[in-house]
Amino acid sequence: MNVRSADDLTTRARIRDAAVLRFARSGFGATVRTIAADAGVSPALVIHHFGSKDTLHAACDEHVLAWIAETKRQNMGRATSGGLLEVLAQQDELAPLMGYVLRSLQAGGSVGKAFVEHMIDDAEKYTAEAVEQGIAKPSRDERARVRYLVMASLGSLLLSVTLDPPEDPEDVNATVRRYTADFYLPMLELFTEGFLTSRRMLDDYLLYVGDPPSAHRADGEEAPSADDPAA
Amino acid sequence: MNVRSADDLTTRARIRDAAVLRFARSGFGATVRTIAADAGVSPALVIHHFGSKDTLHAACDEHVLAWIAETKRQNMGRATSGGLLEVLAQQDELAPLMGYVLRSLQAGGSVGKAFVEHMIDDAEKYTAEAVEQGIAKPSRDERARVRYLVMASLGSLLLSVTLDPPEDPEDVNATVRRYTADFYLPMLELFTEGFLTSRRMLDDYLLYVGDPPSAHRADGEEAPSADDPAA
DNA sequence: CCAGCCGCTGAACGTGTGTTTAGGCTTATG
DNA sequence: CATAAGCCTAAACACACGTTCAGCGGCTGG
Repeated sequence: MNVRSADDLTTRARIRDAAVLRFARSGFGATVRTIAADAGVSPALVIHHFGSKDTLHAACDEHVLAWIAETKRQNMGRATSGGLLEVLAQQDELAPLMGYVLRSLQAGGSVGKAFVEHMIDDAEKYTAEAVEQGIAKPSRDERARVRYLVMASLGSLLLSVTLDPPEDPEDVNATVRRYTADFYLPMLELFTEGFLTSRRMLDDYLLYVGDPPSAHRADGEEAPSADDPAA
Repeated sequence: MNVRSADDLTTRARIRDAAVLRFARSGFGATVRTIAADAGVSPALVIHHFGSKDTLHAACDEHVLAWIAETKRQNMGRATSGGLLEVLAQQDELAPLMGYVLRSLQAGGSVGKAFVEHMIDDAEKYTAEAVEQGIAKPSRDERARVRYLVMASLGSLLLSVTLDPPEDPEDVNATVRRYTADFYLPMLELFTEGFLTSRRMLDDYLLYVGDPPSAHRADGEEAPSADDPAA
């Protein structure tokens, strides 16, 4: 009998790791042949171990997801909403996996989705603490704010990577660093000073929609008729 | 002689339009055969008119780019940084083209790049006006702020679309509407009230980097030395 | 020492792709 | 009416892909 699920130090694991790396580097359109070459095996062996390319993809997803959970557990509390990304990409060894996450975000894969949800959950917790400690201002809709902040951070990072990808696709590190260098000041500025001088737009909008603290899922219907919120 | 470049009301134009629509709907991996079927012609004719799929793609890019320029010219001044997207997606006829832009953003194509640059340029102008009129607060680095705001807006929208795409891929309208409904309040809140209660993080950062108004490309100068008013 | 098994491979298959080729149909022109 | 030219198509080609298949080789158990 050989190892099957628990501890794989085997060729199967080597193939999976090569696939993660290759997917991160070249996207999910990467060829089975390429992955096999990376792992130093024949294409047939890849299929023999995983059954199909889709199954391999799923295995990679699962693996990266597990890695995310692990990293989260280790760095509990060290990362803040905005800082998590840097923590993740800081260690060079973890950079490829971060690249994989970005690819999944780009492709709308399950890993990307789960990653966003994780980040939102974490950020919600940290933000609540920050509000409690008087560091952050309270929001009319904490969940919505956190969702927005995470989506904006992740989205702008993703867009940066997509629009001018690093020469060495493996070096997500450099990209995140550049992203931080470019956007940290305006982000901080916006976070401490805001952007608008008057409250008019906000008050008008609140008046218009009726100021509900939350119009999200998880509570029944009667959403404030989302016809044309902009005017 | 037939028309070649100036006025195409011809089959060639029909193919191009079908391609734009299909690319927007299914991404740039869409088949030549599918595009041909959409246009009601044979696959061979597509190649006959455009030479190759890549050339067709380029023609679509060019066409959409021209459309963007046109729309910009028509809606000069009506759109603000945040509102431009809605203006673009508002008209149902333009929605497909907006979908094309999103696809190009997702794939890192030239149209996406150009679109972002256009939006940044516009936003910079509108922001400058807003600052001048006292509506918006001035920034330590206007260009960086505008870049950040545009990247965050576009990125979060792109991420929204990618993570849970609309059932009908053609209906970018609905997506943008949902995006607005979800994020308008937290965005407005952040823009008017900020997020942090104290200036410490910002001041610390400014102290750390030496408070240059701009450490970007395009100026090789050094910033007015690091004695900043904050402390 | 032998038998059997298991990891593994080279070569092939089937499919879907972009593209090419040869020719048909319609239309304008002498 | 005959001829030539353009728009267009069916069929095929070349290639890359995921996947299958038959079999090799070294290891282990008896």
